[in-house]
Amino acid sequence: MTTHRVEEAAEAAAAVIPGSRAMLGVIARSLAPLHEHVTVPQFRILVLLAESGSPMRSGDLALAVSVHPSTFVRMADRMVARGLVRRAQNPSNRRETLIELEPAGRELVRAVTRKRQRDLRVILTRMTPMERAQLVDGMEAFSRAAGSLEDEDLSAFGL
Amino acid sequence: MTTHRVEEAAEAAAAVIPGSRAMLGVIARSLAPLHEHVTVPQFRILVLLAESGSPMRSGDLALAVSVHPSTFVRMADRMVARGLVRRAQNPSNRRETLIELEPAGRELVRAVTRKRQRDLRVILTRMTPMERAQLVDGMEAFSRAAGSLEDEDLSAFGL
DNA sequence: TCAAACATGTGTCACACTACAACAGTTGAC
DNA sequence: GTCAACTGTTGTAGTGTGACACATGTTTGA
Repeated sequence: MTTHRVEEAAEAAAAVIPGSRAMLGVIARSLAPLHEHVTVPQFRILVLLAESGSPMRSGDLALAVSVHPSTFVRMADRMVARGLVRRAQNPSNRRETLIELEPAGRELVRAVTRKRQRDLRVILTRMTPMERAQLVDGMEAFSRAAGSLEDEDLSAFGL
Repeated sequence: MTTHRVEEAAEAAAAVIPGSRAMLGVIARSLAPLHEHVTVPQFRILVLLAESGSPMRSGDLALAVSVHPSTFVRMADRMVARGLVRRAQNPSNRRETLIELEPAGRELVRAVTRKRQRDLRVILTRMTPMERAQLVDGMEAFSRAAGSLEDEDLSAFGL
């Protein structure tokens, strides 16, 4: 019966909450040491640049983080001042300004990813092989069922 | 061998990433419609008040969200102006100011929780009973292995 | 060639978060 | 009853996000 299935899903949703809370904790803690260096919106930009792998246009970045181009200019100013990114004129189109990761910015993103993976690994090591297998299979199925979500918001977390 | 176990855990950590990303997506989306009404720090306060169930002292709330008492006063001002919380003098100690949830504030927290549970349920319904059972068991084990994390950061998300 | 469209930057304004110092009222202890 | 400790509030100041209107320089197409 579908009604039974729905009920079962509701129970499962409740059962999954503590675990998802723990996972969120891992993410939140990986982000914590970061607040000394950058704000969350600034980190979003660093993650976008790291994902892209190459310099991005100022306007495209503004669009990606959903802010007014003029807002982005000031954000970029601050990030340039902090040595996180660099501005460069596009040689083939001189009205465009390209934003490029500086080593410090790239390192910041990597540090967050590293810490998160490490923390996750520590927790997983404390589980039995069978529990781990269950979690992996369950999470894979969850990921499939969730399908492709909009990445806008979560890319902020560098996951 | 422990080396083998560590390797296995590292693989599992990688395998779990997409699923945790999907879960984070559920959380991020449940928070999205909220930005019209409150800021994230303000929402943290609403969550704390909802969890407590009763009015809280101004200073305690300031401590809980790790801000200077004077900072908290201004935040409370804004939240009172928006009808989210209410100030009340403690009759038994007139130097204390109690902060209390207004219906609008309570409803905001409930709306977020509701949306998150609903979205989670939708995804879980798309999984087979076996997959669901695996996920539930795996997440419970993960939660146990993670132990009690500091709740400070994640309480922001109202989970 | 020259005007329209484009891309970024500036001037200006508003608002939220944050802290520190100083102040005022309240309580509790001596 | 007085004074020190406690609690919240106000004055002041700085930073970051965000937007709108406008200016400047660049490209492109008619």
